Amino acid sequence: MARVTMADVAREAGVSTMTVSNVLNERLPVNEPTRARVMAAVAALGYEVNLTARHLRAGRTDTVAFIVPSFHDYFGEIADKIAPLIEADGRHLVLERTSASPEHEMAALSVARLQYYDGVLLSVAGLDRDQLDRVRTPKPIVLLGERDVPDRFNHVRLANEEGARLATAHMIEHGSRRILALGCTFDTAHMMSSDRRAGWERALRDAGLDVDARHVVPVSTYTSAAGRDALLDVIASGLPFDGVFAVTDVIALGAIAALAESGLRVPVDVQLAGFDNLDMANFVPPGLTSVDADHEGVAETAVGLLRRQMAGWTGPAEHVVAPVSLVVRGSTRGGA
Amino acid sequence: MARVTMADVAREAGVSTMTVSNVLNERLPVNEPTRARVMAAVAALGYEVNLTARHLRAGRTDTVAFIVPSFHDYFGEIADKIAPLIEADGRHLVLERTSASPEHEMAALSVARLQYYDGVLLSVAGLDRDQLDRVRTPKPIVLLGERDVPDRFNHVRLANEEGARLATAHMIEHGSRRILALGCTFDTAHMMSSDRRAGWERALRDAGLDVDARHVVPVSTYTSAAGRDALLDVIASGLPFDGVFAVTDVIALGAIAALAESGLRVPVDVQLAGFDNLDMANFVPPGLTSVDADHEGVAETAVGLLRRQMAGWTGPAEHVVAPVSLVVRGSTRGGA
DNA sequence: AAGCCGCATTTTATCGATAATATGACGGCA
DNA sequence: TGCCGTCATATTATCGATAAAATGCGGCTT
Repeated sequence: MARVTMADVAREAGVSTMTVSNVLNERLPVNEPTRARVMAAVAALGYEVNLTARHLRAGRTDTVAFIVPSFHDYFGEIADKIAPLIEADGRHLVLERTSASPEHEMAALSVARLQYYDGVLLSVAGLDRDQLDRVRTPKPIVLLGERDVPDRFNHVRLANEEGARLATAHMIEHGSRRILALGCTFDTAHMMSSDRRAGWERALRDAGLDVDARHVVPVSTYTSAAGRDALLDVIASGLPFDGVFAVTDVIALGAIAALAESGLRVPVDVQLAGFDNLDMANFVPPGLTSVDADHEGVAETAVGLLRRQMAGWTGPAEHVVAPVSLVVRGSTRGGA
Repeated sequence: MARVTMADVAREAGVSTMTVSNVLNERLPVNEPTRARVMAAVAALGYEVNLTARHLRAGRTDTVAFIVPSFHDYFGEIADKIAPLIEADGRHLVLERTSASPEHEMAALSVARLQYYDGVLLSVAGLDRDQLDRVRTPKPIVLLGERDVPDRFNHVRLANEEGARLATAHMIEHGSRRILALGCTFDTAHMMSSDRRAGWERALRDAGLDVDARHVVPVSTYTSAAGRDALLDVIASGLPFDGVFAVTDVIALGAIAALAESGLRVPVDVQLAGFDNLDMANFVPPGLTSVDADHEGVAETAVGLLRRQMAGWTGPAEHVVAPVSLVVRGSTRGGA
């Protein structure tokens, strides 16, 4: 089971290892008869290059990492969009996960691990600005996600506030007056949900409605189960409401379950809108109105920024806010 | 930006590189004063080990790959179960995807790429038995998935036929007589859907019902959209049915959409059951009855087999069939 | 006092490839 | 005939770490 090395191929073909290397990498020209002998030896021995050795010497892995909090849902969908873009450049995408804990995220960012990659896309979930500021890596890196990040990093995030405003305004326009912000929070440390709360709030103010703090309903985790439980608690408390803006589609799905269990009809009794426009939003009856985060566009932007850095660009970092739009479906009254 | 190497640390601490290595890896004992100087130098210079160099020399990466057809849904959920098990051994999990095409899968399996990992979990989607037989890798590897594989590979798959039988029998028991097999096929090359069709068929025969080939409804891809379209076609054709066994939950979700659009009530007019018991099955009203594939158990079994190989075991490969069970929810009439 | 042992540390060789440089053969030209 | 340039191929040095063997030194035995 001893691995076949370039030296074995060289011996078999009666040439030096450099000639083998030159044949395989087409760096220096090699005469046709020699090349043929080398190729024959490669085939006969079943030689394959040792990528680790190449990396150590040549400093290139042709591999890009996408580091995510979890492999689930949103990140899985984004990753499937990113992969073909990376592969189009002849590189390879791998996913790592951080469990959304700051320690894991720091570990994934340790310079040691980053060395395996030519570039890194990092979906920031657990790290705050100060922690990120401590990350000193010479590798090309692009951050994704709804946190505040140091200026020196390239960063792509969504128009969170605008998305939430759109969704909420749409429900107001179609008659809702007491709209819950499910999964939102006043805690500014968690930017995604506080930005989205801000958008919800702005829509209410724009419409001249007042903002009731009881309508901001936090969740324990960003899961459907937590969303359902939180909404069931609200229903049990008797607090009246006629609309729900869920901070993500995953939480909106939990809300759908809670409303169905409680006999509240969507959209007749309660309108509902989510955020992310996951694939399932199309199919869960009556169709989930959702803010479309344009995964495809986010993926292209992020990969574009990364590609530029990998090509040697060293200009100032960019901070892109990806536009959002509202996809209206049956869970709100504007739908067909 | 020149990287700090072990030699830099050694110079700073006034020792040899081997002493630095011994301090960091705790291989040979080092006197306390020396160790302290080394640690101080490491901290002062911000040294981090070069994992590529370590790999080349020591032949170990402490990394395991899970190679999947896509990052979506089922695979994302499984991966989230596998990751902690790998991490428990002090190793690291990364995901690669193959796009379910045989070429990509072969590329991911090329010995070259496998060298990056200490072990590989491969979810077989595109490769048939012959192609797999050509894969000659010295690395520990465990296959997952519903295909037929060569004996020499460790393999974990689900009790597909039994799961389909359970789901179908359950719907028969609660009154369905014409049950579609949505996403199933007679094509034996695709073992997952033909095995599940066999289970559906057996349940029908066990109940003394006859098997109507028109009830086997193929889908173009394993997506919700394809499931919905296929079922809408059936409905439009006028073929009567009162139950749907969907080959996966993702397809079942498409079926839910199609039924809702067509004004058919679940479970009153049509009962519906899926396969995989994805998280969303809990939340989509009225709750999706589904065959639970025991992700947790599958993950543990697969990682156990892999761990054994990585520890040096060379005994015969095992072929494990993971048991399944039916989780009854509101989409069938046995539910609460 | 010579010899031996255990311990801490250093030296040497190596993993497998490749960049940079060197060699050598051959043809052209004066 | 002798010198030079060109092209193909070979040598050498190196990437950064680590396994294995070597060194050196104080203490203990007899």
